[in-house]
Amino acid sequence: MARTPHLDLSRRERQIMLVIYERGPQTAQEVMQHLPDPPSYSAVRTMLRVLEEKGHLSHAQDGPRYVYSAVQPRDQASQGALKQMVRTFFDNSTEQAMAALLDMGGPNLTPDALDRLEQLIHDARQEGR
Amino acid sequence: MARTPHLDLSRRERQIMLVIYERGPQTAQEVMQHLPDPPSYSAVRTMLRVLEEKGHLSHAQDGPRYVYSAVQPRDQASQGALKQMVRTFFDNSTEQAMAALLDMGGPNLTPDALDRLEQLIHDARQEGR
DNA sequence: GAGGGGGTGCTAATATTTTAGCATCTCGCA
DNA sequence: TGCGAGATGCTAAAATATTAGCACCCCCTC
Repeated sequence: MARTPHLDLSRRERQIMLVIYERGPQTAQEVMQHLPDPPSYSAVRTMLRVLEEKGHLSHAQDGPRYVYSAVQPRDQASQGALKQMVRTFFDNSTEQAMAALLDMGGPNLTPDALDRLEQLIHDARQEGR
Repeated sequence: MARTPHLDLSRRERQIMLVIYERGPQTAQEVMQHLPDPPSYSAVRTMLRVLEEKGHLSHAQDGPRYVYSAVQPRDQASQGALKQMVRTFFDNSTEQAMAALLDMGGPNLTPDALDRLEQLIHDARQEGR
């Protein structure tokens, strides 16, 4: 029920969930390879099983192995995380958060991307009417 | 050294850091009151001490009590967190992240805020030249 | 000047997380 | 058929996080 499961997860659990959200459904092997300070294969598998028990992951059989994926859809999870972030670091101000993002990623944004963003803002204004 | 201390913190440590970033420098009492499932006062104080040992917090004396504050400035921390978030949930696309933010917080944005954002985008475009 | 409130330091116990090991199963193939 | 690679289930041990308790100290006030 928690909007931000982040807060309830242990360190490794969190690291694993992030890896899975970042890279999509994966096997234990893959997850292990993308964890910081990777523990043993066995340890990773245990964590995956625990996360599944807790309802954060589910697995599908792919031939001989398990492929784990997040139960909560990515966009839902990201929304919770964004909300958390806006509250924690930007005084609940979406505007501030957007400004920070722009400031950070600005140079990497293509002119086209900037166009699209402007359009979105334009649309938002319409809705606000 | 870690950009995202998030990943190295235990559950309670993380909760505490978030409370402090959200509400600014605080005493143990205050922190406790804002933790989910607050443990004893004593437990909170211990965690604060540990976080200080690890270099995440520092304390100043305010009369008879300690006031803890984050060592890493808020904007630095938020930047790290944003980066992490963009990578994890938005395929490293700042544009996608901004769109999601807008989608989420759009209705709460005042026309003025939208104006300012448009201006920022405008500025970003100039720089990109 | 004795007692109480509210803070701190330190330490021990408990709970949880995190790790690794071992037995077993399945599949492909020599 | 029998062997080896690579997967899983289960369990125990180790490490770490989390909690609480106790002793002390300072200050205020009765």
